[in-house]
Amino acid sequence: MSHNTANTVFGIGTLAKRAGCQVQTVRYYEKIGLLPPATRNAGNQRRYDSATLGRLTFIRHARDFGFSVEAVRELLGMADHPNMPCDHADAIAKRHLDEVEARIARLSALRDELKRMVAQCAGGRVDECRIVEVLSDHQQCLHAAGHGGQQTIR
Amino acid sequence: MSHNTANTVFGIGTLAKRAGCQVQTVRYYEKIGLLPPATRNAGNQRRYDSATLGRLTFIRHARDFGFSVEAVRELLGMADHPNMPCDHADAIAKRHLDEVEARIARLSALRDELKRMVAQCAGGRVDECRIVEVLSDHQQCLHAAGHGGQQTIR
DNA sequence: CTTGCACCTAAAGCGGCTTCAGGTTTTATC
DNA sequence: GATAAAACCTGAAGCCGCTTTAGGTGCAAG
Repeated sequence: MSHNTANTVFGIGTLAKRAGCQVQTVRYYEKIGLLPPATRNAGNQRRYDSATLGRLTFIRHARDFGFSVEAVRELLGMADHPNMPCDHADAIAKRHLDEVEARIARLSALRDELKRMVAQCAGGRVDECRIVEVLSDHQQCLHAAGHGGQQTIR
Repeated sequence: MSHNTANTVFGIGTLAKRAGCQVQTVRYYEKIGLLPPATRNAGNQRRYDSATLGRLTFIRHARDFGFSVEAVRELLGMADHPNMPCDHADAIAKRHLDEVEARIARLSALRDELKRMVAQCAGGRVDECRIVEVLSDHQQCLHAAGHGGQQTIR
C-alpha cells in the first residue's frame, strides 16, 4: 500500500500552493532561517513533508496577522517548546495589538482629513482646489500638529 | 537694510529644520527630482530661499497624508499649473482615501482577532496557549478566509 | 589657529519579499 | 527515445522611502 506516497513527500511548488505563498518566498524563508534547510532529492530539488507544511502555514499565518519576521522567529521558537511558559508569546501579541491599534487611530485621523479635503474640492481649477490648498498650508488641517510627524504611516 | 538677508537665504540644515525633516531627506528629494537642483555657494554648499521651503513643506505634508512619492510628484506638477483643471488631483486624493479606508478595515479585523487571541491566553504553558494555537490552525480564526492574503498589511 | 560643527558625495542598509538572468531537472507528449 | 514545456536551481538586483555609514571639505567661534 504505497499508493499515496506522493501525498506525503512533495516539491516546493506543492508546498507553496498548499501554504498559500510563492515558491520564492519558501526559499527566502529557508535562507533567513525560518524554515530548516530542506532535504534534497537526487537532482538537488527540495523535498518536503507535512511537518514543514505545518511550520510554513504557521509562518504565513503569523505574517498575515502582521507580526514581523523577528516576532515570527520568536513565536516559532516557542511553538517548538510546548512545555515552556507562554508569557513571552502573550507579550509579543499584546505589543502587536497595541501597534495595530495605534495605526488604526492614525489612519482614522488621516481618513477624516482626506474626506474633508475631497468633499470640499469643487472640481474647478487647481488654484481653487481645496486639495492642493490644504497640502500647501498646514494651518488648514484639523490636526495641525501633524498626522504622524516623522514616522511612516502604516 | 540688509540685516535680515540671513533669513531669506539659508542652508540645508535650516531648510530641513523649518520643514520638519532631515537634511539627508532634502538631498534625497533633490536626487529623485521632487526638489530642483539647489543653487550653491562658493564652497559648493546648497543655498535655499522661501520658495523651496514652500515646495518642501508641500512635499512633507503630502507625505504625511500618506501619498506616495509618485502621487506627490503629480500633485506638485499640478500645483505648478494653477490654471489647469483639478480633476486629477481630486482623483488622486479619492483613490488614496479608498486605500486608507481599506487599510483601516483590514487592520480593524486584525485587531479583533488579536484581541480574541490575547484575551483567551490563560498565561500557562505554550501547549495550552491560545496565541500559539490560533497561529497553528487557521480554522480558529473568525475570518478564516484570510486577513489580507498575499498582500502586505498596512 | 584650532576646534568642532555643518556640510559634501557615493554607496550600502532597512524589511520582506519579488523579479531577473541564466542554467538544470523533471514531466508530459509524440 | 526524442523533444518540448514546465518546474526547479542559484545568485544578484530591484522595490519603497528613506536612513546610515564612510570618508572627506567648508566655515564660524574662541
